[in-house]
Amino acid sequence: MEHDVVGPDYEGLLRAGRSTIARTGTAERAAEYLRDRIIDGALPPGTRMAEDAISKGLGISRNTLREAFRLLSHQRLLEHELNRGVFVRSLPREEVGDLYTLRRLLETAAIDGLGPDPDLTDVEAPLLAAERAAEAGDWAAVGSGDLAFHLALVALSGSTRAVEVMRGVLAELRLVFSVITEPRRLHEAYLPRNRVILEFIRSGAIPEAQAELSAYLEDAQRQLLAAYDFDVESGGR
Amino acid sequence: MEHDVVGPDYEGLLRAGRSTIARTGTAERAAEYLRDRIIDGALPPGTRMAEDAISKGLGISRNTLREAFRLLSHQRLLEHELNRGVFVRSLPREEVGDLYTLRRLLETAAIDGLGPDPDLTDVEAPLLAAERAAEAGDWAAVGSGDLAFHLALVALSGSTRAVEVMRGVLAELRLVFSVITEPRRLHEAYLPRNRVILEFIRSGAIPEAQAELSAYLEDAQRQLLAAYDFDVESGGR
DNA sequence: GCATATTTGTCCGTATGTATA
DNA sequence: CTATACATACGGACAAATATG
Repeated sequence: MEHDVVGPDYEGLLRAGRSTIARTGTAERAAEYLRDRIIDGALPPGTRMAEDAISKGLGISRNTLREAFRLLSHQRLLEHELNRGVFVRSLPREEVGDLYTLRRLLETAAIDGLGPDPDLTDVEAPLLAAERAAEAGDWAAVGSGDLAFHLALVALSGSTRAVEVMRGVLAELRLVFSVITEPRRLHEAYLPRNRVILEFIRSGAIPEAQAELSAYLEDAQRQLLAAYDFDVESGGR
Repeated sequence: MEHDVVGPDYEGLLRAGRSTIARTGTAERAAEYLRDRIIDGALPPGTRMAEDAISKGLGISRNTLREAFRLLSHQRLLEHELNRGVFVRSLPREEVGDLYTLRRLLETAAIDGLGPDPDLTDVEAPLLAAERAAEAGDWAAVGSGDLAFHLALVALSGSTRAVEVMRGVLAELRLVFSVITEPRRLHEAYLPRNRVILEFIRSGAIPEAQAELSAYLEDAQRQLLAAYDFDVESGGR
């Protein structure tokens, strides 16, 4: 149980937000299972999702599985090709750029109108967790904390929809993270920069925070694309 | 064919964007049909979407209809309650506020980094169309042009995902528009303000454009909520 | 290019569980 | 509490499209 030291489950925070404790149907549960498999890399981009094999494997009917596929297709984690089936989505380079453009849009705009001394507890908590996870060498938790920090930034906008959009963006990005062979360098170097951004916001230096945020995202995008090109030989599609 | 005078079909531009001319399945076609029915008010918020009746009415199977329901639920035009069925969504007041918060976020951020003298043809075209439609008294076309103008603003961000998010936001807003009894005043008064925003952008006065945009959205939200309270007595749910 | 096997798309019938009158 | 209506999930069927030899 080494995970207890690094605090709460920021992995869970990144999941699609069921507002109430809604009762969960079979299709939704299957979708969540497959979603985790995609995100943790067990089902890498390009994988064919054969209906027959998977439905037997999960012990659910084909119709129910197809429903789960639809849910994941809407989250852009699966790709549906008519009469050919569904595949784990593989993001082209340009799509990665689009995701970072949208991140820049959402994150910088979310902190735009912020007054001085805002409530930043929800923003700082995942950052602290990530910093502690880095000391413990738990790189997966570092990654989750990093993403949760940026998700919390968007939450400062006060729009639940903006948060949900951001959650979707981050889930798609995990599609890329999952094929990166060296997860450590991916997030570790950015923790101090997150700290800088947070302190800028706390002190009311919004333009400075936005500038640092933009720079952060540009650097992260560049590094990610470099690792992507290096690790991905056979680009699906 | 009076629609020809007001130019191209900006109604169509607001539709969910199929990137390629993808072959269209039965479910998607059914979804598009139902979507139009919801937006034009034939299926007002709160309407129960009984699987059996609708599948027979459209001549498709229940499984296929359920797929169409999923598509529309994801666009938040339908609401899914486990074991109870799907309903045409009715937006609570707070959700309207959330939509406008996200609009403010997207629209002001989209024009943020814009240099002087950007290419604004795609932005001006729907505005011109709306202005002409106003002269012709075609208020539905005025509304579509108004929304298409703001969608085009977001497109200036260069992110196709941002555009898609915005498209979803506008589709949801139409859910509210559809219950407003007096569509004329809803959009007509805002055309000159759109013009002002456009000219600010053209001249490179970005902060002024953002300020006017924010003011526009606040006023529009206020007016919409007032009309909403007036027209909606029996809140669905 | 052709014939065959596999897989998906669509639909049906039914059994079960859930909500509501 | 009972009865009814409906959604959920399953299994099977067949046509159509695709993949394979």
